[in-house]
Amino acid sequence: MDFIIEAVVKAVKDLYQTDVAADAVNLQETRKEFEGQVTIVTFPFTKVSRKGPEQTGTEIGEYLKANVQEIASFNVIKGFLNISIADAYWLSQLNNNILADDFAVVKPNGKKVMVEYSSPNTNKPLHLGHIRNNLLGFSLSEILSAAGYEVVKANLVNDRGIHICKSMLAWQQFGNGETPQSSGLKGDHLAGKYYVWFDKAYKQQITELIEEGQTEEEAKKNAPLIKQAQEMLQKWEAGDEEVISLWKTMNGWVYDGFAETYKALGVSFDKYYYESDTYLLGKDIVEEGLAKGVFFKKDDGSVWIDLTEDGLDQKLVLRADGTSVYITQDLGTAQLKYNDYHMDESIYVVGNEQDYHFKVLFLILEKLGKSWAKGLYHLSYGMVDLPSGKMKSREGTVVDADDLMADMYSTAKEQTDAAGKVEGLSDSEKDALYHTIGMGALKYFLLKVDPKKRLLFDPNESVDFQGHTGPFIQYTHARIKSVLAKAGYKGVAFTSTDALDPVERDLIVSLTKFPETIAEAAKGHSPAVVANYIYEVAKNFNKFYHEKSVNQAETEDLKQFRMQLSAATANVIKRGMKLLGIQVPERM
RNA sequence: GGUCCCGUAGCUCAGUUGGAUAGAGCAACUGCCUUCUAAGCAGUAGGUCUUUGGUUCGAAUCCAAACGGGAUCACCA
Repeated sequence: MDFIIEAVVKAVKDLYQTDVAADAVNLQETRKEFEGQVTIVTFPFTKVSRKGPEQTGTEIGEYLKANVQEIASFNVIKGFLNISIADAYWLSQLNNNILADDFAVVKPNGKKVMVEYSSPNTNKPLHLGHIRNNLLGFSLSEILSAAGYEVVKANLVNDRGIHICKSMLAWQQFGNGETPQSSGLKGDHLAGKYYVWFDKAYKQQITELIEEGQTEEEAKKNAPLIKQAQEMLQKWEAGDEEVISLWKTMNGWVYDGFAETYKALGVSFDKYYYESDTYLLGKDIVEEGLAKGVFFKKDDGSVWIDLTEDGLDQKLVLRADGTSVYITQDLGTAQLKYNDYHMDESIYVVGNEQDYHFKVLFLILEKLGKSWAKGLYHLSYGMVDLPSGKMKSREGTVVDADDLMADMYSTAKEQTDAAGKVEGLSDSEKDALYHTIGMGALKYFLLKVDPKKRLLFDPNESVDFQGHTGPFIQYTHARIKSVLAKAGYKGVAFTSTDALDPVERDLIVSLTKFPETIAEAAKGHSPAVVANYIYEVAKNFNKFYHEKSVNQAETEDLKQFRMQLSAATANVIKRGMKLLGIQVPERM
């Protein structure tokens, strides 16, 4: 639409002898109730025209109509100049742009970006919150890739620490040698079972100690189980063979479990980092910071940074005993990642409960003078809440990822079978279809809302399959494929028609917005932008479909045109959904 | 208490750098399947955009305050 902006600038210059900046021209979509596709707000020009908004609009409109070929007509309502662009323009958009092989294909921009997401703890299975994280990270990676970036998907696995030892200890004491094979339990669920077990037994010990007269604080420190877990952690750090062996075994189970969940989710990674490898990193950065005077040492030997001038607090970066804290590792890992890939941008997909941590982390790296610090970005997403409040693993109020996906599958199966549309499909085809639809519903449900906002999930209300949903869009795609099959669509050919019907024009207009939507989603780090756009496309198609027949088109030319338009729509839907990590079926 | 985020229809959400009578979906109510897939289409009803003040031609959008909700302020990760 740049040509309209340029024309308006020229119009103002010729009519009122005044130069206006291109970005002062306010273009927006014309509202449905008025005629036209593009609207210019004329209030800003009344100052230079010294006339009322209506007269100014009329003058600019007449100028545009006389001087710009693509502008067919206009109307002015109050301060709004509504412009109708000639059908020929939209048709050429379809033929030369939308149907082209390279439509919305962006050339590599030469920039590399790392997206770190998922980053699970290996002591318990994934839950709904992790699903949101995984889907966001994967989708954002797809979007950035489509926007021209070279993307590295990274997973920083939290595979060590006291919480891992808790599961290990509980298994050692109560497990009786249980394995995924012996129990039929998925590995991550097995580990999670013992994690919960530990917590229960630990709480029991605390209660007993309190009854014996200890304060709660004392009891928490003195409970035998927590002491044993701490001992185990020390042994782990010392490389104790028995502990390391158990650790490897249990983590192995968990990884097998995660692999299954990741596969079902359809996410993948290019690079795994393990905290067992990185937890000691960062100490050299602490040295660097001390040398540069960015950090300072307290009398007890602990190292700190003072961020009070930046409105934050003093922050510990190294304990007095020389051991790392969370942020020490993250400083080191950030450097490691940069050394490995030299990326221009690095995105952390992490919940908004860690906003403060990342603010501090990025600020420290900036103060250390890291040239790459300005490319760091925290994609801070909102928590997934249940009607009862926040999910808590230890209290069992979580929606388990595997359970939820299984539920989605069976709901999809019910709905699909009830609709009676799977006749003739083999069992494996049906299975794939149920999975596609179930996951489509779940993924779309989670991705359509702005990542920054918290999200409410009610386990008692099933995820919708109607309306503004994944299955609605998938259905639209399948419908198009069905129409094209019946119409005998053969592929791309140049199409023409005399005049566009509004429903056809609206559909073309929405398709032209695909490239800018990808750019906007990439810039805003928001899959929701894509999700809402694809919904608009699907809605426009269904409206078109309802009003105009492809097969029964009045002329052969018109039929060709409508087939092309339908095929182009299916293509945009398919590619747009792919950016969300959602597959679309050929029939459903 | 300090800092940060959020508040749009009964519910779940859109709403670009300020622009027209604030839009969808679900739920409710009406129509439309002998015509390309009704997981669809069309329609009715539902709003003091939390409140108050400010900025201006014009505010859901920007600023300030209040109220309400959430997060965080660990030598946990």
